Amino acid sequence: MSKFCKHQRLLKAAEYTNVFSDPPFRASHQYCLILAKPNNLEHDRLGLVIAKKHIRLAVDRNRIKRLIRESFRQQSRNSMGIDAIVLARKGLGDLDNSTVTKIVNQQWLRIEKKVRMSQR
RNA sequence: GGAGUUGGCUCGGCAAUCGCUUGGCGGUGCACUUUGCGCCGCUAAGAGGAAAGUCCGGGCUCCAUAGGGUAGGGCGCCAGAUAACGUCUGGGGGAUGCGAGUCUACGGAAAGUGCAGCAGAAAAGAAACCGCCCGAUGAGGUCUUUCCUCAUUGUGGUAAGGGUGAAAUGGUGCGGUAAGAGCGCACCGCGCAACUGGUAACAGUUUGUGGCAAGGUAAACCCCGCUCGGAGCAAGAUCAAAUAGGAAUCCUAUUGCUUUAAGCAAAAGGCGUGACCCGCGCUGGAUUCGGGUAGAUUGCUAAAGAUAUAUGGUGACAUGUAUCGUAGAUGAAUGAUUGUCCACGACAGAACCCGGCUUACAGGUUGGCUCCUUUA
Repeated sequence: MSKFCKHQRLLKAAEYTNVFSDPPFRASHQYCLILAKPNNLEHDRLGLVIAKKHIRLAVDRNRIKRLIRESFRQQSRNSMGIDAIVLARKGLGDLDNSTVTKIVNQQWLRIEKKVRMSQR
């Protein structure tokens, strides 16, 4: 099983704006949006944008973050070398754990497919 | 047993696998001067009663001078607790409940100003709509004066009765009167003073006194008393790329002008653009100081601390002794999956730290007290 260390996260505002400006890969869903960009590193990196506007309670925000991180950790065995940002949309906080995990896993697969296509 | 009331405690448990943050110990890689930055393993710890709202109070920090006054804000029965409070404890008054209890923004309306819809005659130094009484005039009844009835009228009297209202200038009774009225008296109520009890708020089967003057509203202005400097950990401190404009020292070059120093002017040179030239743009050089942005470190958890116990106090609490050492993230840790048990898990996530208040909330557990019923 993979770990999830500090260098596997986006830590600085500059890194976030880098991904936000012209991301080549995106996967959109009713409840979330994933943006991704190659980072020229061996490993992937994850950033989260969970707006208070979309998920009101701090408890729900924490829960969603943990679920997304867990999902990222489990799928990062096959590394692609990208920086990914997951944005939560309205209503994600109302879903239960298994549904959220399912949705996020699906989106990872779509991103992975797009990245593999472009690398060919 | 039922109904109620009021405190305390608790916030799914267990197991397996995989992870996260911080501390400790050990090993190891890189740079290597202390040491710093990583990696691996073991081990310990890791959200709440409200972490929430940000409504009060305090510590801490900086700005600052805050002493006095004004303005403005806050508080407001009394006494105490406390670092402090708008909190808490005990007591008093009022409201409410059979009761245990619960609620209470509870200073001043005989300093001034203001306000009061609708209804009502009248809403504040009173007022006469109906009614009652009196006088005058007219009509009728009656044999006539008297008396009775009705109508009109009065710079008339009257606050007993009716009706309005949340509220109408004490209540009941007797006397009194043309009718009435604290007009007089008795009792009740009220004000003031004394006395007694209490630290006080306040209380009284106490005494004296006043015929009663003083309607409501101060979460209306206001008055009185007490009290308050401002901003906040994105506070602040340290290190520090970049950049703007600075300071000091040292070094240096061609020509012209002026007496050296040095200054001024021009050219050359240098830098950028570019393969190079022309051209164009900028322009003494170096070092140090200073500056402080991004970023990093710190502030950052040992604290008005927790538990136990003794003593003092009705109590909030205080003092002593013993033991413990209890989250510290920063794009932000405390989780996921599976199994299993049951009551099937509510409200909800630390962000400098404490004391409170308020709001949200499924349950479980336990103590005190009250009322009803049954049995003895």
